[in-house]
Amino acid sequence: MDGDQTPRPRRTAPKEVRRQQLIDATIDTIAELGVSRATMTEITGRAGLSIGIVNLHFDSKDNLLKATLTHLAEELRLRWGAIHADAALGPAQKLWGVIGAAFDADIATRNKMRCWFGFFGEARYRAFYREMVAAYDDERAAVVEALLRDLAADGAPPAVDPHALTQSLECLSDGLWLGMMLYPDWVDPDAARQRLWELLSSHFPARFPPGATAAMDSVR
Amino acid sequence: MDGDQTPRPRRTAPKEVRRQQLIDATIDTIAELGVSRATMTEITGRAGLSIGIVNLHFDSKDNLLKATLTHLAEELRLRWGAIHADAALGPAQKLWGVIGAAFDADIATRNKMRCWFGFFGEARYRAFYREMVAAYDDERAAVVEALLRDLAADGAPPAVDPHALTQSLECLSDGLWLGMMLYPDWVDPDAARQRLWELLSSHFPARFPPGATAAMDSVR
Amino acid sequence: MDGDQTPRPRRTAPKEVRRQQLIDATIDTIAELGVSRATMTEITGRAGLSIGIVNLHFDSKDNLLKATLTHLAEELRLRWGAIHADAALGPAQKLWGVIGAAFDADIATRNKMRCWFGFFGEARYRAFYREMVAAYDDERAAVVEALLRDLAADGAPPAVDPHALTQSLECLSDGLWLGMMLYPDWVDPDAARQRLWELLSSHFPARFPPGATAAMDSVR
Amino acid sequence: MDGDQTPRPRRTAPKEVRRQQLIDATIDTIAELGVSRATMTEITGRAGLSIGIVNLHFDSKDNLLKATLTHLAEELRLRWGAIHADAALGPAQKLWGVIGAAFDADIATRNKMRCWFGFFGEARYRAFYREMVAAYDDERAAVVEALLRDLAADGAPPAVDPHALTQSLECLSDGLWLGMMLYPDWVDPDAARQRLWELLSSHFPARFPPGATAAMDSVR
DNA sequence: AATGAATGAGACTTCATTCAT
DNA sequence: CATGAATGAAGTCTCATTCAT
Repeated sequence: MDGDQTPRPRRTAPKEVRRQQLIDATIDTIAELGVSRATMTEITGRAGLSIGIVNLHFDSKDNLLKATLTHLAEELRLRWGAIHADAALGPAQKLWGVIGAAFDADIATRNKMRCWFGFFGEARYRAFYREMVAAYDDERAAVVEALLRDLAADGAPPAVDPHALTQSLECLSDGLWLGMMLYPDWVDPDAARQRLWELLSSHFPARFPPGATAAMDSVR
Repeated sequence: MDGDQTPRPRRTAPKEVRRQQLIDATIDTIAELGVSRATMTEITGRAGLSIGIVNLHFDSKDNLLKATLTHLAEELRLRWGAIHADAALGPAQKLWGVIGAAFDADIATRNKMRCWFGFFGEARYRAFYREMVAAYDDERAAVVEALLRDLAADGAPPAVDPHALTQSLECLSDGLWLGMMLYPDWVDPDAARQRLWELLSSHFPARFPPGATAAMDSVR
Repeated sequence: MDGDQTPRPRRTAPKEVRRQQLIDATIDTIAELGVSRATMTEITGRAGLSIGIVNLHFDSKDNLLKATLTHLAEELRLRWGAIHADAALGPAQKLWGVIGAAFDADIATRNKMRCWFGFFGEARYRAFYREMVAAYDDERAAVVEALLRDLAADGAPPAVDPHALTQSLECLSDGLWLGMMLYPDWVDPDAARQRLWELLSSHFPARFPPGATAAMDSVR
Repeated sequence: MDGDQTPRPRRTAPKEVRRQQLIDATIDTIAELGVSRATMTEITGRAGLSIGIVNLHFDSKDNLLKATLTHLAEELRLRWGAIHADAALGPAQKLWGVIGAAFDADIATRNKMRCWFGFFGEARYRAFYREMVAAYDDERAAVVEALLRDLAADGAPPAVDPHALTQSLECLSDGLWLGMMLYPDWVDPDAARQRLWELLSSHFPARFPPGATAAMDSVR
């Protein structure tokens, strides 16, 4: 990512290390230059590796980019998956955790968000995303909707149906990402979490008490 | 775009007609191929014009793309601007109109949305967007927030402060666009409007009565 | 040549006027930009005419350039031709006049010299020059050599043979042009004439007395 | 340059070798086609290399052309510089050597001279020449003038002042180059050297005895 | 006679990929 | 494993020429 003062480690490294090096460099490059200017020279340069290395580990540039998108998607999937699988948490905590995962400091990195939108802007990667990765989105929507039903069953029925609320939560979440990316001074991760809390709060005030920001950390 | 066997008529046309022809072709091309694959050959071919025409009317490809983004932004700006300026409308009607403008059939075209996100995905056009066009977003946010304050003054104070609700509305709106683009079968314009209505409804039930979809057309 | 504040004379003009307008603009353009950057747009723009005009008067760019070179050559040819034909002058005066013609203020213009060398630098115009115009050079060389023989016959035989001296005079003349073009601060027309005078002086001191610059104007 | 049916060997070569290959091809191309028709395809084709190679070694065509002009200038500079630095030579020998260097068989190549004038004909390369290389010309003029003063001090004072004679020598030299280029049948290297000898001879007959061509090789 | 919008071949340049080392 | 010189297809841009007006 920087001008690497230290001599590059020319020696062999485990396959996975090299792959991750290249994926990280790809994220930064797409973030800063966009897909259309993310050249192999730039990416491998940032990784401190030679241009020929891509052929070795990914066969082609297209594969590297797809691996990068897959990596981002899986990283997020694992994060909320772990929370959802945590038996120690109640449905409200799970819901808040699953929704909030996208705003964790190491997930909603400035460059990672830019990279996500870089891919979303290109038809061919949208197609790839739908084919390979969109299942994760379906899963999360299903999980969120199920958790909303759990909450509803456990108290007063909400004004909106869970399906609709799921859609609102997912889309608000995505829109907050876009806001964070385009106008970081207007939308920051804290504000984003508060907007999501407010949405939940308006339907489940008992579980997501309105007002106190502090309450966000102690979902009941 | 068509397989015209006959040589082009080479008829001169007003400068504005040619510019719009090219902008339209650019929208479609970026939508279908992404910025990185939107070549001059492809764009001018879709416009049914020669490749040299771009230099004549826009000087460079970059200018054409910037003009395209500007065109999209201005089109939207004019749409909600007209609603906001309509003296016959009350604050709730204005609010609903301003927010809903982004989902009009000729604004939230499949290709136009894809084109928007194509630009958002490229760092250099994000920068251009911020420099040249972002003022429109600030204006709209200010307008929405002011209308929310009008509504609040006119009835029971809302649970959330107008600034926060503005952010939620804007971001939900953007997120719904992304949803419509990525998963058109999951989010369609009607669903999008309903999600926005629900959000307003939860804070101003008197003005945006919950439940009836039909009510959306008769905001009080 | 300038930005023409006055509205261009759109009305018809005699064919020769238009041709000369274009040739003059061509000279300036080649002088300032070189043959490789002398575009039709630039040339016709400097002439205050439309780009389509060239086709009308010269058929093609190549013809215009050739006409320009021919014009320059004929202008010079006429100048020394008139001097040579002047029955009132003696051989020394003719010699000095023929040689000096190339340094007249309106012949050795900065831009005309630059244009000459612009053509000499391009193989295809060198070829054209040899075909069409070089006869003028042969003529002048023959004239100079004949005049040198006249002078020699009329006094002490010179140390060098006329053929060699002709070559020296012609080449020194050309070299002085190059010097004037490349280093105008080092070689100016006065210096150029003095160098030529000195060369003649060293072989015909009686006719071209050494020393006095003033003497140059009163060749005997 | 040849019709090689077999694919190129694609063997790597030292950077300097490739640069020289390209410079040589550039000289020939400019010589034969002129600057305006010296295309990358033509140049790299003559070098037997791919078109992409220029970007690798020179970044741009303009850089390649400037490197070519610089190469020509340095080659000449080194040639006369070596002679001038030769302690074994007397002033007359040095003078003759320095002036004659420009007519050495491998310096005054037909193509190299054509290339020189190709550059002189283009305004932007004249400018570059003045900026980067003209110092060489100043140096040589200074060296020649100093040598002329040495000769004058060592014998009878010459009729012309050294400064003027330097200008005559330099310009005659340049003009002879132009003559050799334009009319190779009229001016050849031998004739050129003889014209220069005659000029020196007319001022320093003792050092440059008139008449004998053979004497040119045994300057005293 | 004159204009200038439009064309498209061809120029320079970029960059993914290859492959000898 | 890893490098990076070399390739050449494909991109953007320039500009001489055409032709309806």
